[in-house]
Amino acid sequence: MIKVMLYEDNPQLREGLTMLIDGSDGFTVLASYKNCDNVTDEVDAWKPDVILMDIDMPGTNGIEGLKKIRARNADVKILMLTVFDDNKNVFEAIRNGANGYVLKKTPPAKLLEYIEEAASGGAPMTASIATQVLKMFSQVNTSQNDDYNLSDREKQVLQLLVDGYSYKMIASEMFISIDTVRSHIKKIYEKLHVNSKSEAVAKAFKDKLL
Amino acid sequence: MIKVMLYEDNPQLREGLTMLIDGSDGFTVLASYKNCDNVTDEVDAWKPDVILMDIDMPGTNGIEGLKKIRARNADVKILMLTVFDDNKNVFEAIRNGANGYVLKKTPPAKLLEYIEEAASGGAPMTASIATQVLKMFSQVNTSQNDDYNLSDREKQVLQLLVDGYSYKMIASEMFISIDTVRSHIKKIYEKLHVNSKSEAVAKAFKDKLL
DNA sequence: TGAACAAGCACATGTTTATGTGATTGGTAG
DNA sequence: CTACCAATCACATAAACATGTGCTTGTTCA
Repeated sequence: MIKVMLYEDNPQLREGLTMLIDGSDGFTVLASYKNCDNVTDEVDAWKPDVILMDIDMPGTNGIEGLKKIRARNADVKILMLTVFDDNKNVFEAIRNGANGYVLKKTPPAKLLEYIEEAASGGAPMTASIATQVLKMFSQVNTSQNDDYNLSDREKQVLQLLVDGYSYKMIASEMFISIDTVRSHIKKIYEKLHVNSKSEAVAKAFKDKLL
Repeated sequence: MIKVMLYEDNPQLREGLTMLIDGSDGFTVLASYKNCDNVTDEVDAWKPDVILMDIDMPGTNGIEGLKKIRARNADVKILMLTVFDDNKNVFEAIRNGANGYVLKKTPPAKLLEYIEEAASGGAPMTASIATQVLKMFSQVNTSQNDDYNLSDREKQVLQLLVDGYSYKMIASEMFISIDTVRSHIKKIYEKLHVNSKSEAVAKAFKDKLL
């Protein structure tokens, strides 16, 4: 028997979901609330397996609720429930340890399936959400890697710049004169199309050159 | 009718899958191959909707095949198929634009469902894979966020530093005197425990302060 | 009400960067 | 063989930065 809790501000939907879930074999709804104002105590008291959490709620919203719960409880499965597949919220929810993310328009049978999946350690997601997550993921981890044709020596200098070394320090670190350091850095600026140390450092991070 | 192509080295499994998919209403298998050596030409010739792609194949493997296909074709849906939910491969596949990732032990009915989901733009994933993806995602995007108690104004200055502005430019951008810019920057250096512009910029990136 | 602090401004001094011009050496590709 | 380029060094100058000291104003919090 999967023990479910419900956070949803719309009374009709809350009732509907409760009836659907509670009326299905293998599921029971322990309690339902219209916002997350006392979420910590409530979850502590009921010890559910899965929590269905609406995002948009007056008072403490779903993301805040999620954070509060995760601050004390890493085990309970939390399924975010929302009308929009809004990029920012999906991102925030995942970042804060949501186990799944489904749209409210999900058909009842599918929803029950999702709850089961969450309970058994899966990560149920509506197709559109899953697509978004994959997209975000590949964006985050894809850098065009222009390389800019930096020579080995130049990369070395850039690395030291990034580590906060002054020209003088770089010179002694690399056993060359400060004027040589200058030449290298000038070349680096040309190749990166920048004209200051901090821009070069910023570019090194942005383009993951090092 | 969803047009499917198959890349799978194991003859039994290849035949089994072909029979399953081709024998189901709404699906047709255009062709199947035992590796990706000529994947570009083959996909060009058949123009499938969905490609089932085994990862582990002799010759050109599934990840390589995926890359080759994506180099010329962004539309066709590619569903990775594997025995392991191996972290590295999942990561690589997603990075390179796979649409889904399912385990071979997936039951036939579920597999057909996944193919349909992929065809209609979804991102089908076996539960264990989805869980992994979420985990990776939250790892990648979780930084301790020390914050360092920067004031709003200080954050603003730091942002402009990162963007490569000089003190003078920051002053005119923020409508304050250059001396005030200096004060702010001094304070920022204290809070971040650094003592140069480039170190501050580097720290801003490392700690994702902005 | 009084301490703490963010935000603003001023002036001074020394260091570091940015930029220009120019030169030597050694390796490599045409 | 020669043209090209990375790596090295030198000298010079102006702009930008780092640091110190000191002052005013307004807000917030105990």
